[in-house]
Amino acid sequence: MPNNSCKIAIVDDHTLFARSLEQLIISLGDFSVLHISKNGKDFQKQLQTTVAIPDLVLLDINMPVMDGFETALWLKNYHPDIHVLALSMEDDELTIIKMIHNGAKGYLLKDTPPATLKLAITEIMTHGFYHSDLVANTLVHAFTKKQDVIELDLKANELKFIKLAATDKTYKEIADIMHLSPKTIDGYRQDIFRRYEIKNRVGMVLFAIKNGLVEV
Amino acid sequence: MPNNSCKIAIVDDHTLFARSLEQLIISLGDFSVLHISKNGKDFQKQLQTTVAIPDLVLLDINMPVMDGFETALWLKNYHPDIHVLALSMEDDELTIIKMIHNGAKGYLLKDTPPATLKLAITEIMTHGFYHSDLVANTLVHAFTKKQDVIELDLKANELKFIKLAATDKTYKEIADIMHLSPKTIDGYRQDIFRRYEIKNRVGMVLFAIKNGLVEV
DNA sequence: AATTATAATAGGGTTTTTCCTGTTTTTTAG
DNA sequence: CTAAAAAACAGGAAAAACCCTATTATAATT
Repeated sequence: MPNNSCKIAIVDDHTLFARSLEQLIISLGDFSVLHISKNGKDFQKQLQTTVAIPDLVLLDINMPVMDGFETALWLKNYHPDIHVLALSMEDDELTIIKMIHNGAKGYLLKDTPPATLKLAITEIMTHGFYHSDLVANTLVHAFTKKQDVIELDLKANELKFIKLAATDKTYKEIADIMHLSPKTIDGYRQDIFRRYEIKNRVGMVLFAIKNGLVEV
Repeated sequence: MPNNSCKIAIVDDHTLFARSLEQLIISLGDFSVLHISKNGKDFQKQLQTTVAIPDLVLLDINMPVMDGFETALWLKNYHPDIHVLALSMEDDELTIIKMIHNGAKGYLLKDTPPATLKLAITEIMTHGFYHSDLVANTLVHAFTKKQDVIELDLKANELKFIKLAATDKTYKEIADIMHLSPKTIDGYRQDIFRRYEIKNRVGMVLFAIKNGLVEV
């Protein structure tokens, strides 16, 4: 006997789709649909006026007013217990990554078969996340290819200096470590600032991180 | 007819394993084993003395002298064309992530069936990478969970300040933006430095990044 | 209204960073 | 060997960052 163990909310601006999704979910058994919202803002209101908090929200991405990215991020911060399952037509890398990064526990394309939807929901409720091959491959790909560091011909010493500059050491300390005069270090700094149009040390640290020169 | 299209090198300190792996690979057809090295250093020498450069290297991780991490990193920098397929007994998250991050195009456990090995090699040679469910799941997991930001009760203004401090703006400029006196800003800074044991602005920037307060 | 707590602001001094313009030393190339 | 290039080093000064110790608003509490 279905005990409606999982309370679901739907956030999608396409009413027709949302309604049919509701029917589908109910038909899967074990799930109940608490409410349907037309966008993130709408959903926020629902959460504040209703006592019933959903366990999981089926979240569309392309919506007016407050889209899926914002909504997921907001949920992550203010309702971390509500699982987010993203539903979208987009399968491009950046979209997927952004949603996962914003806390989505799963990502399904809208043409996914019902059985997969059911599996995804069940998996998220039991194991905390469900990731299809699409998501897994996307993430792996993004993670591996990330290495396209542009050539920024730094001399060995300059590199060493930048790495140390991305640290809470003073230039004097850096000079000591590198067995060089503080004035030489200052020369490196000046060169690097000019070459890469960097304004100050914080700028240099950010530059180093962006170019994968240092780990954070 | 097998044309030995893929030239393979094996780097593993367990001679017996390496030798039998060699036999296995040859038996798979289409592959040839160029040389076997006992560790990374050994392999470096091989590369410098031989004219034959392998297309792919089966790389063990736990080795003396120069382990798989170092070797993969070195290859990534000095021989980016040589694909790395990591072979290990470890299946823990950090190990996998480090190897992938250091450029491995695939990661197999040593008890993988030969057919999978063949598939992995072929996939890497044709598509550039092969990732088993193990790797995919590990990466997805690492990527998603990464969000457990610890509570570091920052007031709204302090957060705004930190975000701006992780920028090449001066404190004076920050004060302007926030419509506050430079002295107030200096107060924020002092408080934050004391509370989180931060030494200087670079330290604060790194702190902000580590805690996901700012994107890089 | 008085008390307390918190946020904002100052004074003033030390250290570090930044900038500009050089000189000396070392390396490289002709 | 020598000219040229590059790397290391310096003086000196202004700006920014850093630090310690208050004081004044503002909001919250009793």
